[in-house]
Amino acid sequence: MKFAWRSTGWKLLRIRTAKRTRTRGEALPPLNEMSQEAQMKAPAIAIEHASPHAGQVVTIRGWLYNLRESGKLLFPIFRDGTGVLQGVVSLKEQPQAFEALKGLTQESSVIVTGKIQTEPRAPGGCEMHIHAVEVVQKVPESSPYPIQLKEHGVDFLLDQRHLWIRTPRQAAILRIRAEAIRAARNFMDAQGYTLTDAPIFTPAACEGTTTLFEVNYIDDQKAYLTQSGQLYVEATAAALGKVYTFGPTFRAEKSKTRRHLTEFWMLEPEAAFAHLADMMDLGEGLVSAIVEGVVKNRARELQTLGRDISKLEKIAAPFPRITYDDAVKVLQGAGNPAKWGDDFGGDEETLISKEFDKPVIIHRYPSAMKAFYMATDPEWPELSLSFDMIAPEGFGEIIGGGERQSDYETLVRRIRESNLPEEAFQWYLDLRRYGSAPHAGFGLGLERTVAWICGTEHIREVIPFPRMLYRVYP
RNA sequence: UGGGGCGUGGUCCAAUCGGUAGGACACCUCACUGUUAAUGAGGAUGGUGUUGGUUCGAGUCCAACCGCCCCAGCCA
Repeated sequence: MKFAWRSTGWKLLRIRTAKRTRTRGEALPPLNEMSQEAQMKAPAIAIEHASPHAGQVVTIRGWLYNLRESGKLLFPIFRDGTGVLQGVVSLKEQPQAFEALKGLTQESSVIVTGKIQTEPRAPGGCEMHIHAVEVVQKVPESSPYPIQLKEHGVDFLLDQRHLWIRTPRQAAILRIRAEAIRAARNFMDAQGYTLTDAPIFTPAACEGTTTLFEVNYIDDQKAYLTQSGQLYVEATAAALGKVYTFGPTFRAEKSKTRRHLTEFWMLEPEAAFAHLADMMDLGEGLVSAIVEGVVKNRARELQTLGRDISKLEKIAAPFPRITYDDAVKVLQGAGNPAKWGDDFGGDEETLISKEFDKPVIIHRYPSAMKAFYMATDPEWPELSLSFDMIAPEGFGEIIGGGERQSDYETLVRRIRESNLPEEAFQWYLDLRRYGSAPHAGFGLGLERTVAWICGTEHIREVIPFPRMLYRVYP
């Protein structure tokens, strides 16, 4: 199979080469049959695994990241998505490979074969002595690759997001995101939670109605993009016990801060017969597992980002916990004008999280500032059995959750008070009609968590294609 | 939505008091056998967000609009 794919590749290549030569009127580059044979024998490897192959002839398939010239020596740098590798080729020793690479444009796709050698002068400690080069597609000089190895503005880079993700920094972030997801799911599965997917089309809001994306469903019926899988995961929790959902959620919030996207991913656990304390335990275990997984398996990427890993290594349960009531006192003691009953903004969160080098859990917020489905604290009825987790270093709230209202009458009253369409919530009220039980859960914002772990200033870098207020391209 | 800031070649930036719109990168050519976003020399392309106003003269001053960035509210 592999061989067949490669020979098709060769055919394509010859056709392209011939075509280009005709139109551009250049001399046909001599085909190096020996090199092709050598290439087909050399194992294709990923750049991240290059150094153990020192002394061996291997093939790399990727793109030309940069090309430095020094007389009759060329120093191309290749990237293949797993890393970058410097090559070296001299005119004297490998004239055909030299000619193929000389003047080659940035991001042209190539298949190169050569010997890996340790080399202290090369970035990364090893380099490839190139024997053969096949240019799969040359980026035309008339329209060069738009992203340079220089500084660019944010707006330009976001317009070029489909290309921007090729840069080593962005690729490292996306790989860390993937590791965070894997670590999170492994942890949840190991805790006995079952993944149950929530729908994306929903009949009604579960957060505020002002941030709903309305869509035209079939036959002019109205539907909305989900703001949270929470309500559905409450239903599956009553069916399966311990469950979680992981998927995209949508909020048409008119907020243009570095912590907001209109489309973001949430992991939302829910457990029947669980209480607030269980979820605080689960939340700190989950976040610890995510950080641990990234530090363990993506240390190289964190290094690419220049992230201070020692800060991440300190992240392990238990996390500091503070009640809302005490948090207000802490703020007031620090001279902040916060009053009991105020919600905390970014400044307040930063102030509290600065006291610790781990995420902080703030619990038992006043009910008035939480969603209609939150349970009230029997010991202090003005409070809800809710909690938020604030990331360190000012990255904001990464978890929000708590115990749910399990009483039918109270829930109906709160739906009415929130001006929500009662008829759309009948299925949800059924959960309180048929075997209602205490249950609790939370939502973890993936992008905020990854932004904190990566240390990126803006959340838009940690999702492949960010959707923000006024940006849906590319 | 409110407050603040910014719009100049493909990109990143200069332009003094309102007085000839410039250079760096990118692209091309040449030189260079160890480059590290290579360097040096040369070449071609290409620009003041839009509309109106003030003025002998506007990138610069004024107004409106458009776009972007940051902060706040809200949230994950």
